Amino acid sequence: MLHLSVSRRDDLAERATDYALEHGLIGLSLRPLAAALDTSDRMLNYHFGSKDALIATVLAVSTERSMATIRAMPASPSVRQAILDLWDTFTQPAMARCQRMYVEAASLGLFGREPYAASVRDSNAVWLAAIAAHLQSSGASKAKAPRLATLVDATLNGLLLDRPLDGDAVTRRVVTDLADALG
Amino acid sequence: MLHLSVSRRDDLAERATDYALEHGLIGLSLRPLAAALDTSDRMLNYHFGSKDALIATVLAVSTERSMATIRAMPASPSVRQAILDLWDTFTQPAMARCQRMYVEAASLGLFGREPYAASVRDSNAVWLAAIAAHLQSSGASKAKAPRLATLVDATLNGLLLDRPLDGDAVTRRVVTDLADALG
DNA sequence: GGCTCTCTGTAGCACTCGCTACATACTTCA
DNA sequence: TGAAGTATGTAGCGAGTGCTACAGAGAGCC
Repeated sequence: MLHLSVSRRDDLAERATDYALEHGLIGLSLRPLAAALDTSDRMLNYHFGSKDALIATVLAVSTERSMATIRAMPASPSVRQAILDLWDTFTQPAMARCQRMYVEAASLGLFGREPYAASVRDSNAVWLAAIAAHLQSSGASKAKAPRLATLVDATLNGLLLDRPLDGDAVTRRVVTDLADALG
Repeated sequence: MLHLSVSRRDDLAERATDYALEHGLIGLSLRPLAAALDTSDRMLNYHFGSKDALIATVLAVSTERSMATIRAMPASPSVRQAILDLWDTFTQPAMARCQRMYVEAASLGLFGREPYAASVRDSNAVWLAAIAAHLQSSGASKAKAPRLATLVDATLNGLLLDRPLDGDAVTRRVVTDLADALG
């Protein structure tokens, strides 16, 4: 078969990630996924080896997308503004989908379920480092940035869970409270 | 059959909740659950009607346990201390299990999956009200308590996700940062 | 005794799951 | 040309899923 510029596997990985971001990881089954990707479960197993490996790949792709989005953020003029900017970034549709899938995986990881726990373990450190870097570039001290990153990331992810229940306006005001307290 | 003081259904509900708190809701299937409860899937369907109804019941029982724990907390001497006390309560093993199951359900709810979304919607408001009541009894103003409750609850739940990754000590220090900033 | 209602066990249906054995193309390289 | 490697389609296995039809046991009531 002629080789495209992207390998078939990479192409499937990207599109499988799109599908998982939309439908979630949890009920994900190979046959419907394959149908949506115009291929067969046979092919997914061929290219990825197993469903668990596919899921690990999907989580890695999603994390990489999130990281790229964070890294692309320009420095904010203050820590207070950085928190608000992070929230705006988190709530962009593409990013919010990545975050909710991350939370889904992390909550499964709490029960020790694989491959979720391992994937979450892998991405946690680099992810917090990216948040810390943004906070630091926005004026946070090098010493405080890591803990601040943990705090802000935890809060924003928690609020993403509440957002559909409490409404965008209320949730955003809570973020402002956080920014005022920490900035 | 002779009637016990607790109905068979309530007894099963309590023990099914214990099982779900341990193993998670997601992979939950009736046969292993029934085996652990010394009954049969047939009986679970008889008493609860369907798996979805059973899950809704389990979530309700778990929420009720959490609420009872929060309501049993004595008022803290300050908002700062209240946040620390809430964290200590959240990290008690029994409570942490309830919270991680709630996060599991909430993350599924983000994808619109039932019966999780409906259960989370039901418990969210009363839960936040309980947190707000504790904060208020610890000195928070009546006006600020609700938003403060949303903020604190989101953060503590987010940190519960990080705790196995970052360690108890680090996570607790982050909670202290939050308490210092908000207290 | 019979009748009803609650509860339980057996067996099985119809379905989906992840995964694989097998055969088959097509490309590439010797 | 032939061997090797990559990619794909067909069919199906074995296990597990939620759920249910059916029969029966035991208690309470008339």
